[in-house]
Amino acid sequence: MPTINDVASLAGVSTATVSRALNGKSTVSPALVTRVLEAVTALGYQPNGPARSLRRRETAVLALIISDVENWFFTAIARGVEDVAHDMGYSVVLCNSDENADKERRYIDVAIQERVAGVILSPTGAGTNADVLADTGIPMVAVDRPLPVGFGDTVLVDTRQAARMATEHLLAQGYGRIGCVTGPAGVRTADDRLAGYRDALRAARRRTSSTLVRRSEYKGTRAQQASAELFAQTEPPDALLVANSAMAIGVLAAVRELGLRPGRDVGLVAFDDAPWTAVVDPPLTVVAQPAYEVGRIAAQLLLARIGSSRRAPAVTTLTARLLERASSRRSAR
Amino acid sequence: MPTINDVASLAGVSTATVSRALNGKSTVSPALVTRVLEAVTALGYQPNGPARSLRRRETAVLALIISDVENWFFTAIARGVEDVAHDMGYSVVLCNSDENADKERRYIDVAIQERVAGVILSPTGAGTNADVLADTGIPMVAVDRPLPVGFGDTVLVDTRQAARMATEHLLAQGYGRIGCVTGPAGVRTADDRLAGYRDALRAARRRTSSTLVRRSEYKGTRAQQASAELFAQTEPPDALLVANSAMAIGVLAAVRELGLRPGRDVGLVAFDDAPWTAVVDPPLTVVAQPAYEVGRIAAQLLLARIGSSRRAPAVTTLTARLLERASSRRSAR
DNA sequence: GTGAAAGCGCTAACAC
DNA sequence: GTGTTAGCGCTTTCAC
Repeated sequence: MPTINDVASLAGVSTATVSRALNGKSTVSPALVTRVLEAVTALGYQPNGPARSLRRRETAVLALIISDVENWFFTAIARGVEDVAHDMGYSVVLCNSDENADKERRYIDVAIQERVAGVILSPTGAGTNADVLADTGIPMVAVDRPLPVGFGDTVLVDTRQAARMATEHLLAQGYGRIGCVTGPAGVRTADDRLAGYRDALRAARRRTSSTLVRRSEYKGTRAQQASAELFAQTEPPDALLVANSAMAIGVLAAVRELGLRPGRDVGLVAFDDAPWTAVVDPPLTVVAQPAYEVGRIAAQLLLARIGSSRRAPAVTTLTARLLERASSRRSAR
Repeated sequence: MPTINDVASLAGVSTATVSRALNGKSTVSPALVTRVLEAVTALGYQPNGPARSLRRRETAVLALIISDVENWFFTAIARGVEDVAHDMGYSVVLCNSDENADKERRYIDVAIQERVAGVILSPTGAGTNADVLADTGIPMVAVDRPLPVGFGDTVLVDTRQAARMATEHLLAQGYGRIGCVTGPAGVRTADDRLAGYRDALRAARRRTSSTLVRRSEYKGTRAQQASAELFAQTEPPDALLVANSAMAIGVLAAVRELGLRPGRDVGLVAFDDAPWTAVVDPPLTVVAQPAYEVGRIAAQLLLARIGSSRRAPAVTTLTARLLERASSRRSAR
């Protein structure tokens, strides 16, 4: 592969001039610029990224470490991050931590070693590895879940409030025994959604019964099992708040297996407005989190910080909307 | 951030020894290894990736350039790639070309500049940029869609055969006017699925009518519009083969809007066994492509080639399975 | 406006 | 087994 030296000799100039012509930093005479550019295309020259990074002591790459590539919420965030980053000339590398602290740690190490310009992270549980990153001084912003204060900016969705709103909607529809299927203890969103659910019941002076609550991994199969248990009780729930859309698939499978029809026999609300939720029958009522917006804002904050501004870390909280569809409309009974 | 020099002086050895101790290349006395390791942890040393890449003239990074991060088929491939790559000590950076040749070109340039060890690519349309990559000699394997011969290994699914099988299934169920909603002309999978559909009709001595075929972007909204047009005709189709799962969402929306019920009023088969397809009502009959397997095999081929073997490029073709569910069972009528 | 030269942090000959 | 040293390809003073 050709180097800057090859370009320089072909163009009959020094490497310094090639570098300047290519980076538009200092001013170079138009005639030389043309010659350099011709040499570049003639040779098919592509600058060596590692060499450039080494010398400049910085890269134009952002790392986005998300906890589940197959979760629509996170891929929507990824699109938001990408769109902003590309406009600013940054590339985004997507890493899938799979809700696993070891993988997360591994990707954080890679990010540090590659000296990325910044990291956007949806931290896995409590024992996250964000401190390692913070020590390096690489700017970081957390999405979906908070980081210990001081580590960086954070972009959240007010998911507790959203869960409360969703539960209140189910109460308003006349459901009496509302259950909740949420993620593992220690995962902040899972805890918050459960808390919001309890907030609503408490405010409505309903007893919150732990027999109506199940926690499992944020996965369809686990949620299917959890909800099957819930329905197998002598006093089963008549409605369910489901904490993410992968889980919703499992819950729908369990509901179908029991011959129940959402909206008629059981009220259902799930987090995340994944495209498919609108086409199941009946359509699924969802808590629509502004995922793309979360990604955009996170990227903007990160780039601002890379641009050296030394503001104190801030928390941005966006709100979710409830999209009422037929799976929670009691009137469908 | 500490460098190898800091580690060396703290451990009281030369940088060469630190390097050797850390890379386990040549043999270093156990006592020194311990001292080096202690210094490393004391300083929180993380090797500088760009410097290492520059010197070694290689990286342990693979680029995976896919055409749609929100498409389950591609994220499943990504998991397959990742699992294999990680086992072999490689990191995977995921890039979303968005079915856009310019973005694809941009990511290929990034991959070249970063001197990645290899590239896995689902090439966008005909005018793909793979030749640029091929010129550099960076190993490459194509997934889902073929590359001009000689460019690299290719892992495909026999999607034409699968489309034929799916169409034959609809014929066997007694559907008489089977339509097809597929992707844009020039996208190989879209063309192949259409061809397979026609193969089946021809074999059954049915007329293939172009009024029953629609092409659009591989997206839900576009497919919704396309299928609405199809159904608005005086002689609408009584069944549809849909070329991917994003499109299936749009088709289901159109079908619902018309008050039709899949399986009873219209037979439906779609490509890709996305998790949600099993929980719509009625469950969607799908062509299950072995996406994860495609990813695994692609990564294995790529790593083998990075490991210098100079075999001629090969094409691996996997087969898909038809999962018959209620959306195509005429008996449900 | 252009070139010469130093050096980013690391690894791999090459000595010893 | 360990140290010395020469670059990898680039950017960036510093001269002119």
